[in-house]
Amino acid sequence: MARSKTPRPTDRELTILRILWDSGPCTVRQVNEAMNADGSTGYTTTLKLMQIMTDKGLLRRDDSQFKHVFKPALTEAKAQKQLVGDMLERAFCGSAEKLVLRALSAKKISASELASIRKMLDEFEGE
Amino acid sequence: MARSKTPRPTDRELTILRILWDSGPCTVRQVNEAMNADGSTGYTTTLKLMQIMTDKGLLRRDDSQFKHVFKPALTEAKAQKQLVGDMLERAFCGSAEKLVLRALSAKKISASELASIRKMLDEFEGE
DNA sequence: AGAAATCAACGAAAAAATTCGTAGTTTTCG
DNA sequence: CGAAAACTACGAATTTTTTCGTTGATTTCT
Repeated sequence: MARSKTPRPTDRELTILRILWDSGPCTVRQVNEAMNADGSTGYTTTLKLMQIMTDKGLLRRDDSQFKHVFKPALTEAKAQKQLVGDMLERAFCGSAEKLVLRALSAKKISASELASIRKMLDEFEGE
Repeated sequence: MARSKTPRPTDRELTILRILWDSGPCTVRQVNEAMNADGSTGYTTTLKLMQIMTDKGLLRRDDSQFKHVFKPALTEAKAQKQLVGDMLERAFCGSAEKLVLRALSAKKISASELASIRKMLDEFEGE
C-alpha cells in the first residue's frame, strides 16, 4: 500500500535517487549499471529496491512500456531540503549556523565557492 | 569486540549522543529519562543501545561505580563534521555550496544568524 | 514459429536496528 | 540482617533494510 508521506530515503535509496536525478528517468537496468560502477549489486536487488521505493512514494513508475521507466517523485531540491532539515533538527538542535560551519570544515572549499556562498547569503538577506 | 573505526550513528544512537553532549556524562537512567521527554522508551532498551554504542566505540563507559557513567567518544564537533561530510558526498555530490543553500531554505534564518554565518565565511577566507 | 534473452513479480533469506523480558548482582532502607 | 529497589548482562523477539533466487511473462533473434 502506498503511504501518505514520503519517508526519509535510506542509504541505498538515496544512491538510487542520486542516479535518477543525475541521469533522468531510467529503467531498472540503467540504474543497476550505474550502481555497479562501484560495488556490484544484483539486478533483482535493484529492482526490488525500486519497487519498494515506488510503494513508499519515493519514485514514480511509467509501466506503459514493457521496460518500466522510473523517475524520482521528489525534486532533488525538495529531497535535499528535507534531508538537511532533518539533520538540522536531529544533530544540530536547529542551529543552521553550526551546520554551515561544519559543512565548511568538512571539506576544502575553494575561493570561488566561498564567493558563491556569499552571493546566496546576499539573496537571502533581501527577504 | 570493539571496532577499529566509529561507524555513523543510527537515528536512535544520535538521540543518545545529543543527550550526552547537552548534559555531559550520564547514567543510563538519566539518558532514559531525557529520552522519555517525548515518546516512551523502556529502560533496558536504552541500556542495550548504550552497551552496543560502547562496543561500537561511540561511547566510553566508566564502570568503576555501580552505576556506570557514559560519555561520548567523539566530540560534538567531530561527529557533526563526519555526519555533514557524509551527507555532502551522498546527497550533494560534494557541493558544499548547494548544501548551504538547502540549509538556508530548510529553516527561517534570522538576520543575526545570517550575520554570524557571514563572519564564519570571513574567517574561512583567511586561509 | 521456436529458442534465447530480458524483464517484472514475488517470496524469502540475511543483515542491521530497535525493543523488551528475565535473571542475577549490588545497593538501599526498614 | 532481610526485603525491596535499582542496576547490568544476556538472550531473544520485532522491525526495517538489503539481498537474491525462482517463476512466469514479453520481447528479440534466428
